[in-house]
Amino acid sequence: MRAVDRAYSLIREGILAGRHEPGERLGEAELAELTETSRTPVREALRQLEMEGLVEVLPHRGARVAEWTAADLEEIYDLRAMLEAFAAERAASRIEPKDIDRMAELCEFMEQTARAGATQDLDRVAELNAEFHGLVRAAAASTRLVTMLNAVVQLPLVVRTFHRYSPADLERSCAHHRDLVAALRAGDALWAQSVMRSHVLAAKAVLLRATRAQIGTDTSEARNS
Amino acid sequence: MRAVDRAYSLIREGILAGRHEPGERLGEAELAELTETSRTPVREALRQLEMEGLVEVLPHRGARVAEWTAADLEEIYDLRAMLEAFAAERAASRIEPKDIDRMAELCEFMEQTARAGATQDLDRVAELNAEFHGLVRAAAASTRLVTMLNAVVQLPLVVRTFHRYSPADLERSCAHHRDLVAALRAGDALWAQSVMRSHVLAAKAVLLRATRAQIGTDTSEARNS
DNA sequence: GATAGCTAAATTGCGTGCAATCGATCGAGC
DNA sequence: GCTCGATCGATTGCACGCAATTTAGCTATC
Repeated sequence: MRAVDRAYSLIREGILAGRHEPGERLGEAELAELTETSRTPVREALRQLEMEGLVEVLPHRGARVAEWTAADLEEIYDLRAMLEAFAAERAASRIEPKDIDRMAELCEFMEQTARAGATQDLDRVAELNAEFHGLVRAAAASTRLVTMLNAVVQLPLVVRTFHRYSPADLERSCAHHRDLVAALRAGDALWAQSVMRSHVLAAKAVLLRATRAQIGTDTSEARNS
Repeated sequence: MRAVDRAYSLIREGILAGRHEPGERLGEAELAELTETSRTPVREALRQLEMEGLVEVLPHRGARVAEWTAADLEEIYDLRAMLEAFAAERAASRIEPKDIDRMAELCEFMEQTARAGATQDLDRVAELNAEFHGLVRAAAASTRLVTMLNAVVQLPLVVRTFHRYSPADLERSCAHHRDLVAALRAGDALWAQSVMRSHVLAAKAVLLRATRAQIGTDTSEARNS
């Protein structure tokens, strides 16, 4: 495997997993040591991550992990709602029955894994959810669309979003998934598009509620300190 | 100015202007000479262009200018229709009167410059058109959206698109622009969104008609040779 | 005590050299 | 004559080193 790819993946993963916090400085030498390569591949990886919007590079000043404001988040979710809806619309006329079956199966698994109790595993739910949405995107058969979606989905705050869901939120999310499966099985593009849009906008509402609460505690903490 | 930026701009410009044809091989040494730098900044620039989708780089095999099929073009214009519509929707509630005035002014200029005759200048029309659409995007106030739009607008085939327009097409395009100005002045997001979507889908129809004709001649030429 | 200027350390920008890999040409075997 | 394999040339991948720039710390002056 090429050193550039290794560096790119490792740094990216580190940001998404929250190992590098937003605003954190990313020194080239430091990253070179972390990825066990030299600065050359690290610099190329940083350029890619810059185009992806995950890091910010200032001339002669180095790279930092990008930061997102509440306004950014709202903007991002609106974009995502539109893009995912478009993907669902295209998928409706292209997806194959076996993929719909798999999506239905994923619904089952998610409902089991999301149910409150000892067997609940939100990280597993996130994985299943990723596969579910991945199938829709794959069926949309548009590489550019997938690229764009990655830019608004693969963000630190979005990736770990299920931990902010209440039991009712989770249940609702699963219900949306069921609706989407039905819409796709019917081959109804308008229906699929509408369900997907609602689904993402519901997720936006949950996230904004959660972050507003967080910001609330943050500011109070700031006042206390 | 940094060598990376110079290399990036030059290569990008070269592709958009058609100086590098789709599918053409882009050797690092060759580009280094062209941009008057070394291979290091060229490699970084190529990584950026790869993320943008303008070039394709294969490991150990170098970079090529990306190629677009008719299916890609259709996909790209559908994406663009959605993204530009979304931008117009957001712009409707954010754009300032002076920018709307400027857009109206640009409509005037475009109508004059597009009119058939000795004063017609399609490159100038393209410039004015770019500024017109740029104002909408700027008013949308979403950096991510702008990035995504660039990915589907800044393509060789799209940039020089006005040369494929018939006088009737040009007239219709200008009429759409007038409609959009009216919608924005009314602050009507739904209207603005609808006009913009129609506008882009009309452009798509023109381009597909033109390229289908072109492909027709291309294949006949291929048969003859 | 605050600010402006200066110096030095750290970091980025980029050119260069060498090893690894790919493709093309040539030759051997069927 | 055709296919398969090997060698050579060309190109990419990567590490390293030096120059350029920034920033932090220090000193001197107001």
